[in-house]
Amino acid sequence: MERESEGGGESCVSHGSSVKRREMEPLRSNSYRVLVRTDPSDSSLIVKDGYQWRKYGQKVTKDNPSPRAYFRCARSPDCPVKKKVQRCAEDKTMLVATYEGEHNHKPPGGADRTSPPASGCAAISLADEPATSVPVNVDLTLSGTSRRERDLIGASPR
DNA sequence: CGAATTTGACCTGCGC
DNA sequence: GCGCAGGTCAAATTCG
Repeated sequence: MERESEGGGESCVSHGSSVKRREMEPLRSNSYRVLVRTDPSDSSLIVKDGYQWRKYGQKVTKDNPSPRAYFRCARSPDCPVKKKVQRCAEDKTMLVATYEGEHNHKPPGGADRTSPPASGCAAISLADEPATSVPVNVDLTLSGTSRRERDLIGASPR
């Protein structure tokens, strides 16, 4: 891969710098992070992982100047899965999706995956390992589906 | 008309 | 005990 696979990727997941707040989450057993490679022109925080997510919040953290988006499973209200999507501070072309919990249902797309992202995902990363591991770059091709996406990508700002 | 997304405000937890 | 940051909820707005 390119350089993002190592240096960039590492910096993306763990900022072992001056930040001493909650920059390092313990990551529960059900939590895992996924790096999604997107297009630089794609400014949306939508990660197509085969599931349907509903955005319920967005916040800007000190770690990353980019806003972090919070998603919940929109398919089942009983699904305890939560997803946090944040753009990489080093490489704005990559999105770091943090999944917490596992789905109580199968992906609507028909995929067979139960926890890791489906829809032709290349790989996942960091299940419960130290942040020193090199994450895998997932090459998810974002298919413009959300209404906001069109807006964000660069259509008519209404 | 219904569903989804966006933005702001509020609440909780942790660190100093 | 106070302050800061992160996370969540609710109301409003817009698009299909």
